[in-house]
Amino acid sequence: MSRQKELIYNLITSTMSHPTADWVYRNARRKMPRISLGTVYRNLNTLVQEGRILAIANSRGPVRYDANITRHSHLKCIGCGLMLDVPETDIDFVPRSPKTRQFEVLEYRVEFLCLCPDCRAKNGSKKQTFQGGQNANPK
Amino acid sequence: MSRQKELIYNLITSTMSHPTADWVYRNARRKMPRISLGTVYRNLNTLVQEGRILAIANSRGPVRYDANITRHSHLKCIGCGLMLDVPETDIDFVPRSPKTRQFEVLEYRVEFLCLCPDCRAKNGSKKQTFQGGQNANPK
DNA sequence: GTTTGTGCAAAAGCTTTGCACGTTT
DNA sequence: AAACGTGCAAAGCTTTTGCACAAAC
Repeated sequence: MSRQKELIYNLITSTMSHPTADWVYRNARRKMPRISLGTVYRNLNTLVQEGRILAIANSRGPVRYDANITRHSHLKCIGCGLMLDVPETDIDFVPRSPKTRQFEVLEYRVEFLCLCPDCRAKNGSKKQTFQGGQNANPK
Repeated sequence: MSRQKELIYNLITSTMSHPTADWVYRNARRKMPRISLGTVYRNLNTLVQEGRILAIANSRGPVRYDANITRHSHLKCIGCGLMLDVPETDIDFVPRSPKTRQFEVLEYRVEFLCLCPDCRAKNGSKKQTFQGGQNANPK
């Protein structure tokens, strides 16, 4: 594990904000000013392959990373993109379907689409498509 | 609804393969050779905003679209990317989580990560990261 | 004739990669 | 010196956008 990789891994474990590669890059440069974006991406990919972090896709914007590799689900605000972890133990059900029995299901993840208190206050009942926002691009 | 938009919408409803923008473009050109990729993207985005189709993100590769806008979940093969719909009525559970109660949960979607029969045969028990594959890029 | 959408091409955003060099063993 | 990872820059892929023109109302 190179110094760069260790720094990248530590940065991801230090936050619960599901950061982007760019966030990791910007924060890594504070401690290691000459680190390159390519190195960040390369190490993020190997960390994912090694199963040490998770990659989370969004239909809009960059991939986010998550150091929480315990089985868990996500609560996602469709207003601002805020994403919270929901531990498997906090979900009191096991989803199962006839179809899943024909396959070898390894794992399930639930995505709870919601409005966080802030967005509920701002937008009232107005439903809107997720377009990114403050928490969507952590500084 | 322009002729282009109607064609694009019809193409998406015609398949269960959760196609990409590029697939829609290639198939649209068969009927309308001068349609542009920009038009395809513009119309896909407006169809999503209108709630007539869904956009599905993947951590690798382009966004896929889904004309099934009933509440449903997905069964996703981590070997080849094959994605099947699982209707809400096929899932037997009652979701309830302490954390979700603080928020206004509008909807939930379950992602079942699995190995399809083909990939199970090919790869045996060898776990692998999703890297795309045949069904990942519908022709 | 005004509004709206299109085709085209350029640009933007995100990610990967080739290469020469530096590190580690 | 062999194996590996890095910084840099270029390239790649996906998506968006500015603009002049066409279509629809």
